[in-house]
Amino acid sequence: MPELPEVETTRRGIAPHLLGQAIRSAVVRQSQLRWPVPELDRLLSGRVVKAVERRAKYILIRFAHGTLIVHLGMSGSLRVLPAGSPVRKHDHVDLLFADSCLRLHDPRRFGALLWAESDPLNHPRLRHLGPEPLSDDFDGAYLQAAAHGRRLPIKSLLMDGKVVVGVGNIYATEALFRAGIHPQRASQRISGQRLGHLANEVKTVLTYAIERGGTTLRDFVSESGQPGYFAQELFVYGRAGQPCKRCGTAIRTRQIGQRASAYCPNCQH
DNA sequence: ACAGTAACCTGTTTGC
DNA sequence: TGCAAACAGGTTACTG
Repeated sequence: MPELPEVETTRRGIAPHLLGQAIRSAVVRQSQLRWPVPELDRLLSGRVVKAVERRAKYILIRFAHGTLIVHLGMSGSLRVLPAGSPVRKHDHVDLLFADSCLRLHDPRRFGALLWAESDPLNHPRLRHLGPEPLSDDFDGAYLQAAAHGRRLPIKSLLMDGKVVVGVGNIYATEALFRAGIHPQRASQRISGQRLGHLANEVKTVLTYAIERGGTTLRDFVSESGQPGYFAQELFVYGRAGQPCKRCGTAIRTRQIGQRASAYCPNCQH
């Protein structure tokens, strides 16, 4: 899926179209996503959107009587379209407003729609999540405490949502390059100073990617259908075999925690 | 508690 | 050219 910058780009894009608007009806064409989709038409008809927020990679669409929690999985996208736009394959869910439509498209169906009657942050799927990477709760001292005694590769630690949310394969890969840390290094064998550097690079790369509207990926388009512009600025992700932009050494990849992990064997230790 | 792996599902790319 | 294998942004659940 979209990682945090793509989710935040989506949230910012759809929010102004939804705020204060009443839902006329909802259509569920495919209810088998990651978990069964709730009966949205019954839950949402006539209800007004009060806020559109984000926690981790979940988008929270708040109403007076509860919150619709949206996760885009690996291949999901949310777009605001004119009412009556033709339905494509994998257009699973529509929320219909007076003259527009919020549409969930998700070929792989790893996405999810959940309903929370009370505080969505207490929903079982959100309750145990770690801090937001761009908050003050995530810093070098926090990362040092999280890494203490852990033999797990640092890349896997960064991608563990109980440690910190929103850091997926692309941005974990990029932050580790920028911090000069080998993705497979055991977490406990990295100095506090280097972990501090890493925490800062996570913030930097995510902040910059959000400014640029996310990374261009095969299936990702923002709510307006425009691709992001971060892809051309990636240092190592997706660049296996190509020269390192810093030293010229060929970028390598290896599997870490079942995910392809690109790194520069000269710049990262 | 921790670390590693399989699983969910479909589309696209790669390799023979 | 054709077909099958490998691979893709994420997260949960199971194993030892």
